[in-house]
Amino acid sequence: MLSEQALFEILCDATRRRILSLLRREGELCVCELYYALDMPQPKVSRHLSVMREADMLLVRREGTWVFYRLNAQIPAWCDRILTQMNDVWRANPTHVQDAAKLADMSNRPARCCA
Amino acid sequence: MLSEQALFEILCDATRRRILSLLRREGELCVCELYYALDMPQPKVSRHLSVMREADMLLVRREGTWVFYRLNAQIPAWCDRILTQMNDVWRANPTHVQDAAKLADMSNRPARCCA
DNA sequence: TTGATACATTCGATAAAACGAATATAATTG
DNA sequence: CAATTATATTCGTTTTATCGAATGTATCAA
Repeated sequence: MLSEQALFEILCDATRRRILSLLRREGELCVCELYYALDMPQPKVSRHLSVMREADMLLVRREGTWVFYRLNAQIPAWCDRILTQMNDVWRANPTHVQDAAKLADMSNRPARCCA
Repeated sequence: MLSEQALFEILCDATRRRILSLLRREGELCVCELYYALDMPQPKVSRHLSVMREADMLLVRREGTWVFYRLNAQIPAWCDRILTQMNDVWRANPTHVQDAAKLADMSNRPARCCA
């Protein structure tokens, strides 16, 4: 159960905010898509994903060698409202817009079967 | 101008959230009221107040030996919406409720003249 | 089973945050 | 000016967060 403290610790880091923003746009992304879009080392992204998963903010699904992350729909209502607020801000943020654009240009993105 | 990063850094600390909660309830409080209500060392509270003031989240007014802090009404609209969301959460939080109760029981609270 | 791909974790270093204790400043009063 | 009250700041330490680099693990394909 995502706590208040955990939510703000998560939102405190710019990388984690960029990840959340991408997941809100795309619904579900694998690690390779995330670190490609963010242009960051894979271990760095994995660590941040772990933090958010352990705080119950993200859910994981493995599909072959790929691991897909998505927002946990079961977070408290007030957390969801805050993320929705932030989404409006993030949509106007050049960095976040660029992340989405970079992801859209990515080739060889894994196919989602049986999602 | 309160930034996104600054807002979340502020909200990351439980003491700062308790201060914000009290200021939302009371409008304006001096340092002695705050550290009495929170039952914390005065320097600790002063330091947190400094952090929030430097981030443009709080405004200060001196009145004699007292220094009154209040929320800056000029923060971005999306920040204000988030604080409003949190206020609903905080009103149901036993710690925050207790802080307000302790403040209400404080004797010798400074008078606000010419506020 | 070997190699390749995708992801996770560990390790050591660096930097940032928070704290208690002590001290400094600022305003008021006598 | 001296003493008092209210608040701010400094200092040294401890904790916590984040990172790059390296390594480990899991899955699949041949």
